[in-house]
Amino acid sequence: MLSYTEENYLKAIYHLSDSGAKAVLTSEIAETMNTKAASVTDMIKKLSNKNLIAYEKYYGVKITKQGRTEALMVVRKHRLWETFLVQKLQFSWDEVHDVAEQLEHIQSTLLIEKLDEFLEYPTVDPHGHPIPDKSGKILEVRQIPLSECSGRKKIIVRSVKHGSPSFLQYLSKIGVYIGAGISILDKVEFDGSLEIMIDAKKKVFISREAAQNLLVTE
Amino acid sequence: MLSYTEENYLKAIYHLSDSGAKAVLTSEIAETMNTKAASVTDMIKKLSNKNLIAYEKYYGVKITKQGRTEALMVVRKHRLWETFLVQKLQFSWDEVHDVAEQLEHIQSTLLIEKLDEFLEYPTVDPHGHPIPDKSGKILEVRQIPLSECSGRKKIIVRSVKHGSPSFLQYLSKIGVYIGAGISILDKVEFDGSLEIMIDAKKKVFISREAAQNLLVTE
DNA sequence: ATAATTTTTTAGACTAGCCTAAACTTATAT
DNA sequence: ATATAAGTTTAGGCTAGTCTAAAAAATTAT
Repeated sequence: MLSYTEENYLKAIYHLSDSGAKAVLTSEIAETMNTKAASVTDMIKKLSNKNLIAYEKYYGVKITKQGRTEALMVVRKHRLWETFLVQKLQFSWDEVHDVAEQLEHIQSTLLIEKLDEFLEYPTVDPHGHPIPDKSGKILEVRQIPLSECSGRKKIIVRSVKHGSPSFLQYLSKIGVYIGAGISILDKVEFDGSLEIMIDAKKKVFISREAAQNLLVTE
Repeated sequence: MLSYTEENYLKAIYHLSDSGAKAVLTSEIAETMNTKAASVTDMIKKLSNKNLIAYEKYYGVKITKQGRTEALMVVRKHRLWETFLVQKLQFSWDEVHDVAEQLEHIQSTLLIEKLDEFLEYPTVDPHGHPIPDKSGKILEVRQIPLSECSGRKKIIVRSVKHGSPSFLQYLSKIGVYIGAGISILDKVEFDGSLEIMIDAKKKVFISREAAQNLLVTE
């Protein structure tokens, strides 16, 4: 069984590696974990000894199949709890992250299965991120940043790339939510900002930065 | 802020001291925490420095007002989570303890207030134990062990003194639950066992030990 | 191609929480 | 009243996870 800290490192490595695809550097891990490189090296050795990551000195780490499965279970718990907090306890989507960071470490298979059932087996969390099922399977939906949409087609907001509280609060303020229908009215070449229509009734301008952080389907 | 371990020690001291009334010995704490006396002494010093307990060498500890308040918040969280697990996630009352032991340490005032509201401000947990409100107030109801009931009056089951899984499972099997109506049909002088009628429809025999562990109102 | 810079690892130290063994204090029994 | 037993504290050591500083490796720049 993994410790609280081991779970956090493994989850960070999983996210940094694009769900396990690529290798991750010590410095990247140190950055996202708010620790020093020396601490990361220590933990890397531990996780490597447990066969959760493959470690080659000075070249970074790659997550193993077993490590990916473990990481996915933590992600599953995190996202189920976020869903619970929003849907049942009326948290807003910008308030849930820190609490879910704690709840994701509760050890009880029964609890997670019952929570999943209680929430009626949700497939995405409040930020539009997919929730792995109990076998670790993820329902992948191809999404692109709003900034890369061209035409005048009907666009649906699917998720946020990075869900910082301030970005989420901003989205709420301008009326953007997961599932919202959007059309692009105008694109400013100069700075990449967009004028969009939300739900066929509200016009707003958003920056390129915001548009890059909003993932949509056309 | 208290650590996970500090919270656990403080809660144990609170329970062992009859809600703060009496002094608690090092050895008692070591026993319930499954640690050694030397470890307890270390922790006692920490909690004492934080003014959560009053410590006199070789004489044991007494919980302070501040310590009692902190302990009550942990108890509150534990019992709210147990209530959630039973009422919302369909856990049975013998399955909730270990999970609640973990959940009680989640740090978020907002979470607990929202959970309390979601559960509609319950006053007792699934084992009949009172849930402190957010200011730490407890609704005390005078209860006596079933073993001390005399007459033929109408008795209501209010709580279990010690809720071990096996005792709880036994109660479920014979049809006893919190709120059940009971009458005493016969008392065996020899061993203190009782023949009781549950909900005016089911006759069972229970041992003195079981009757001592069931708290009721007449 | 070598020097300078950056990144990573190692070495050694710190804290929280735990332990065992020994010393000390209090309680018990004669 | 004193010897023995029981309980508590101190001393010193362990592990997980963190750190800083120094050494080593890899990368970048000239």
